[in-house]
Amino acid sequence: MSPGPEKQFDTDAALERAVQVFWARGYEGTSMSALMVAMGIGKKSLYDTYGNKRSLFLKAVARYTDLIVTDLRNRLQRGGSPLDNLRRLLCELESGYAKAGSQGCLLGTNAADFDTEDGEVAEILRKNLGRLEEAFFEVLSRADQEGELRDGVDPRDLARMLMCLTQGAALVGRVIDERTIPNSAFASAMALLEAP
Amino acid sequence: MSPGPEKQFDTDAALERAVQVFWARGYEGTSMSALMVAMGIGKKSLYDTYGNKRSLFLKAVARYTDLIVTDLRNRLQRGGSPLDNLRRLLCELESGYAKAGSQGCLLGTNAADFDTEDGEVAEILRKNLGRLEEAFFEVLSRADQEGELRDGVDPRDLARMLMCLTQGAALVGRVIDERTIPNSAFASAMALLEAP
DNA sequence: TTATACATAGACCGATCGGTCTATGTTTGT
DNA sequence: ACAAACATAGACCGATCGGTCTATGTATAA
Repeated sequence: MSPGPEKQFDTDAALERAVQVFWARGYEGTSMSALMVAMGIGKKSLYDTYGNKRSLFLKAVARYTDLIVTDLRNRLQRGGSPLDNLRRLLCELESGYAKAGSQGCLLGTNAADFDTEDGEVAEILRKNLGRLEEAFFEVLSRADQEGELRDGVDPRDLARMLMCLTQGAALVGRVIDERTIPNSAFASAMALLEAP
Repeated sequence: MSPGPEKQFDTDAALERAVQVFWARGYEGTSMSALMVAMGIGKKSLYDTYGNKRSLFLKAVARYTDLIVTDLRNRLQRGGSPLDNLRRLLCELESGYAKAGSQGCLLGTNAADFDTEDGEVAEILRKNLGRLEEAFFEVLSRADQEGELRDGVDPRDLARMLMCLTQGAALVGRVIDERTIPNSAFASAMALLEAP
């Protein structure tokens, strides 16, 4: 913990801008030049502060996931029953993905971008997708305890299904806009898992 | 229809090899050099026969979708009830996506790869994802007619959900292998839509 | 003052990108 | 024999890639 002089730019804010670029364009589609411009810092500062492109990307993934998992948890703990919260969340996600220019999820977009042989990145994306699944699992467990789920369905399995479904909808939303969106996929899923 | 001399290599077989490369590595991750090697033809022949990279990619997408939609339809029309066929298909898809090195679906992978501003490619991917949805819709309609579906669920909505769900599982499967696969996501979906 | 750690701009590197073009066969039909 | 349409290999193009490095300036701490 050497005190030393502090960085002369806001490293968190710059990283957040990097997140936006990777989110919009994916790893391969993002150049270091574009990152420099978006982050508002010079090439030397970029490499000195965040390492190389891959290392910067991994930092961006961590930051992105922290933000969306926190956001997800908050939205799943608003007023109303667990299933009410879930229904509302899915509805909001759906309309977000339906917007023209929707970019999907950084995790999914880059899971597609990286070579499947790249074990290190796969491991990190896997871990972070797991955090999304966990947020779904929590709310489904609460719903189960309150008897809101259909008999015989498993919260863990449902959480996995919802994680996959949201990733798929985020992906499909990249090429489908509000005129053609499968805007009842989530509602359909909700109707299925509710207790009669 | 000028008769003229025929190509001295199998243009279909070469295109099929291009499909494999785009499937494995995505658009940005695929170089023309890699395509030349995989297709076994020279650079000049490649450009003369298929145009530029983008045009070759679009041809590859069309070919890929033709193949998998045909395959999907066949697998949904085997012996047994419509829902039996669907259940079997989802089970097979699931174990395929769970295999280490599973590459997902070319459509989804490249939906993530392309900029959302690229309307032409988005339109083509959208159309071809629609063909997948249509295959699901057909079997779900048949199931509905035979009373196999839960009351009140709509085959169209379910088809959209399954299309999104399979895309998501294909994507997630790229970074999750058989040790950690959400291998009950599909079973869970099936259990939900069956009539009690 | 001096040393240190930061910042900046930008030259420079080798490699690779998508794409064009020249040169040189080779097969085919007339 | 000859022309047309194909094939090949590979030189070449400008642009961009990720990444290094030099030169210069600046704010802070001792």
